Amino acid sequence: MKEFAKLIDRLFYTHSNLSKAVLLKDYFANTPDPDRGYALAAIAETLDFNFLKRGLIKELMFTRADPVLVEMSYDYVGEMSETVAHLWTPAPDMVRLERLPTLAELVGNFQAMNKEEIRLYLSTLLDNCTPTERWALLKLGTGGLRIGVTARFAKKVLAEFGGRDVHEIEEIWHSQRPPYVALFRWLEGAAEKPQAEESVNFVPVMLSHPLGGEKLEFRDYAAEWKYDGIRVQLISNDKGSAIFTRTGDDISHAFPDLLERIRFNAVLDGELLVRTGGNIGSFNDLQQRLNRKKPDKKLIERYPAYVIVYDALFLEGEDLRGRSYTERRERLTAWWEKHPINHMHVSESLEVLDQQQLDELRRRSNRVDIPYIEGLMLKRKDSAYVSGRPKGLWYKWKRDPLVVDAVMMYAQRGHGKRSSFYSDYTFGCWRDGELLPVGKAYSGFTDEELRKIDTWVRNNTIGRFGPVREVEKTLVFELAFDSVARSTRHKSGVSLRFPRVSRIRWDKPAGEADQLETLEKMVSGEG
DNA sequence: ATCTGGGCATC
DNA sequence: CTCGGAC
DNA sequence: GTCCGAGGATGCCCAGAT
Repeated sequence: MKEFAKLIDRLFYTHSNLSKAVLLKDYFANTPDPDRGYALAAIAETLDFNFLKRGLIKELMFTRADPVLVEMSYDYVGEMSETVAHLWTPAPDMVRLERLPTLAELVGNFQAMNKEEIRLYLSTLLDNCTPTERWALLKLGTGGLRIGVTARFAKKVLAEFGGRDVHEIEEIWHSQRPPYVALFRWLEGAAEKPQAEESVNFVPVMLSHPLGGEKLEFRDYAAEWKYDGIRVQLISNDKGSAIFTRTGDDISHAFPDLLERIRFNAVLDGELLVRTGGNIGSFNDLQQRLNRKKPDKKLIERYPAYVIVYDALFLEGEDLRGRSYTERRERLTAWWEKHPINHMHVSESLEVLDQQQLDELRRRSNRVDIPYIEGLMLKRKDSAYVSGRPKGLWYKWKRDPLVVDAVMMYAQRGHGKRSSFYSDYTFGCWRDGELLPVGKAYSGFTDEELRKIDTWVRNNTIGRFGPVREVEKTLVFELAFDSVARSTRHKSGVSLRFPRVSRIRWDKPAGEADQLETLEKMVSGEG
C-alpha cells in the first residue's frame, strides 16, 4: 500500500488529465498482481473497501489527541481522513511493522478480522504510516476516494495502457472482478481477451442529456413519456436471468415477482415502477420496494413490480445496438407480440409531426396529477444504442420546475472545498405567523453569491447550536424544485424534490415569502 | 425488544 | 437527481 | 462538451444504545 498511497497522493495533487494518465499507467506497469487490480478496484469503486467506520476512526483519534482539538480541526478541515492524517501521533509503545502490508494483504486482513482486531490493527497501521499513507489508508477504508479520478477515466487509461479502444474495455468490464488479473494479462498481450465470469452480464446503458436551450429539429426525434421510476436492464438467456440498475447493480433479489417472469432470450431496457391499487404508483411507492434484501409476500402484493420496456439491446442472441432507434423499436414490438409478459408493456412511441403536437405533449407532461410521468424523452430516430451519454441522441425534457419563496432559517458550514463557508441552508415557509422548515438547498448560485451569503450569515447570526447558526428571518430565496411530497421528516409535513436556489431575493421582505399552504396545494397526485 | 444515527442506493 | 466551475 | 464535486429527499439495513 506504500506505492498505492504515493499514487493517490500524486493523483490528488495533479490536475492535468494527461499527467494523471501517465501516473496511472506507470503504476499499472510497475505494480505486480494482484495489487494493481485492487488499486483499480479502489479507484473504480468496484470493491467494498469500507471496512472502517467513521466512528471507529474518531474514537481512535480521541486516544491520541484532545477530543476538542479533534472536533475543531475536523470542523476546519471538513474531511475526516485529512484531519486524522495530520493529527495522529504514534503511541510511545507502538508496535513497529517491518513493512506496510500490500493492498491484497490489507483487504485479506480486514476481511478476516472482527471488530476488536480491526481496532488494534488499524492503530498499529496508523502508527506505522506517514501522514500521506494514513490519509490514503483512511480514504481507502472508508470508501469514496474523491481524488479526481473516476471509473470512466480509469477505463480510458486502461485502454491506452493496453493499446485498446475504450469500448472494448467497457464491453467486458462488467464481466470482470477484482483484482482483474485476467484483464491485465490481456492488456499486456500475455493472454486472450477474458471471457465472462458470470452467466448474465450487465451491458452499459445509454443515457440522456437534459434538454437545454438547443433548438431541435423535432421531426428527427421520437417522443416517449419519461416515467418516474428507476432504470432497469432485464437480461435473460439460457444461462440465467437478472435485473440490473443503470449502474450495473444486480437487484434481482429484491424483485422476485419480476424475476420469475423474465424467461426469454433478450436484453431489454426499461423503467421499473410499482403498481398500487391497480394504478401505477409514485416514486415514493416504488421506494418501499427498493434496497430490500428480501421483500415479504404482503409487500409484493401491495406494490407489485411493473416494467415499461422501451428498448431492446439484444433479441434472440442478436446484438441490435448498432441498429437505429426506429429499427430497434420495430424489432422490439414485433418480438413482443410473440412474447408478451404480464405486468409489463412496451412504451408508446409518440409521433411529433408539428409544434402543436409537441406543445400538447408538453402540457400533458406538466400535469401534476399524473405523478408517475415526470416529463418527456426525445430520442433521435436514426440513433444507435450508444453506451454512456452521447451528445445529440437522447434528451430528457423534464416538466417545468415549480417555485416558492422561502426564508432562510439556519445555516451550516459545508465540506471539502466549501468547508470555510456557510453553504448549507435550511428554508422555511409561513403558517399562522410561524416559519416551518420545508427543506435545505445549496446549489443554483455562483461562488461569488456564496461569499455574499456567507458574510450575511456571519453578520446576522442570532443563535448557535453546535455547528448550526440560526439567522435573522429576513432573507428570502426563490427555490425551484421538481415536485412536493408529504414528509414525516420535516416539521412542515412536506418535502421538496431536487430543491435548488433559483434567485436570491435581497429585495423581498420576509413577510411576503410564501405560505406553507401554497406548497401543500402542490403535493403530487393530490391535484 | 425497540429506537436512533450513519451508510448507501435510488432519483 | 441538481447545479456551477474547471479544463 | 465533458467531467467533477458540492449538494438535496427518501427508505432500507446495520450497529449500537436504551
